[in-house]
Amino acid sequence: MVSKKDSILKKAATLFRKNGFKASSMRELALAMGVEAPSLYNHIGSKSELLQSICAQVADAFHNHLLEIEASTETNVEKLEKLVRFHIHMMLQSFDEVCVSNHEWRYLEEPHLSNFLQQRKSYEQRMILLVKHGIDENVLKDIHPQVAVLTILSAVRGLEFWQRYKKELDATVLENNMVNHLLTGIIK
Amino acid sequence: MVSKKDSILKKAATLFRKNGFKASSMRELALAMGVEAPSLYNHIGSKSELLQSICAQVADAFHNHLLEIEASTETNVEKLEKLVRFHIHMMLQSFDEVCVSNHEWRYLEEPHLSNFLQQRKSYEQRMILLVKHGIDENVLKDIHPQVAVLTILSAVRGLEFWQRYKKELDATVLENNMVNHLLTGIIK
DNA sequence: TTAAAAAACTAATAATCGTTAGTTTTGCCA
DNA sequence: TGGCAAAACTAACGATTATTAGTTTTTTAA
Repeated sequence: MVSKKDSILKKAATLFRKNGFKASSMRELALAMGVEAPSLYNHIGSKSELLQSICAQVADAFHNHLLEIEASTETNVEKLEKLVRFHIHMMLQSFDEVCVSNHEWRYLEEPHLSNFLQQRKSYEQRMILLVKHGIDENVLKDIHPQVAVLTILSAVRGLEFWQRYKKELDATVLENNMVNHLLTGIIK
Repeated sequence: MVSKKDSILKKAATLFRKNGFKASSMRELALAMGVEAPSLYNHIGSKSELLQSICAQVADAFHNHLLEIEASTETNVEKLEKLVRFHIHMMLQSFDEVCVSNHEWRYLEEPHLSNFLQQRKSYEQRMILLVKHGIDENVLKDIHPQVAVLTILSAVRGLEFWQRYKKELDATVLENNMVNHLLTGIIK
């Protein structure tokens, strides 16, 4: 059974994605819940607590998946590929939450802002390590690991625009094409 | 000589990038200008007019460059490469403005919002055409053009994060690595 | 059925927002 | 130097914000 708090969180994620955190009012959120604004406070602490919950939930999901990947015995290229595919899956099943986390994190209050940034930095650093190992094993080109990770993460982040093409663009086609592009390029 | 309006626009771009459009107040902008808030209105029409000017300026720059590219006699791959490099240069010389245009466009008022979205769509469509021609000429792999353009545009969009590494990461290195990554991949 | 707890409501708070009105100061040109 | 326009100022407007207080309704459990 889904708690009232959880359904508020879901509606908040949708609202924050559509209008942005600052431009979303508690009255709008209440309207979406079919309730008056002050009633929300029987279930939640504050507006910024909503944002914090959403961002933390997304960050935890990515963090846990990275732990799984690191513990596996796959090759580093396979690990990178799994990572990209996971980003795509997350965007599919938690679209609103991932978008909010990507765009609205700057409105987090301390200490959650610092926590979030540190988690993100750690995630990047560990992805860079994967790329470095791939280079050492001579399976990746002699590229700049930092730039490669920046490129990959930015590309998958852009999946948010994919909903614009949702009807014309199959998810599996998108996934496979993007993975191939980011790993093997597009030039023949 | 730079007009007062232009210097307000520049400060506004910096403020909007740092705090977001909705979270930026005219009083903050006035403070940055060393003036009281109502004084701004001797030079500008409204807050949303500032956003509109910034977004239009960026959109025009990209549009004009695309026209140049299309008129040139280079190969389609060269054109794609030039496009990527131009995005990087724009991010270098108009960092605040490009970031604001990328993030805050949704707060544009009609009819500017519709104009902006249509311009962006047109830009994407014409980039897709470049990719299609590359495929027809058998110089690009048999990829999904829409996904390739989405991947490329998203990746260059992510250059905004690059300022975090500005000290440790040379611009030319970044540019060449990203271009190679997006065109030829990273796997050996 | 009744008491207690949960969750809704109305009313109102203080703060902040973009912007306007009206006035004073500043800077330039004849 | 006098006059005019540009641009600054103060004060204030109405609207909207997140949130609190206090009260009433609804649900739960014994």
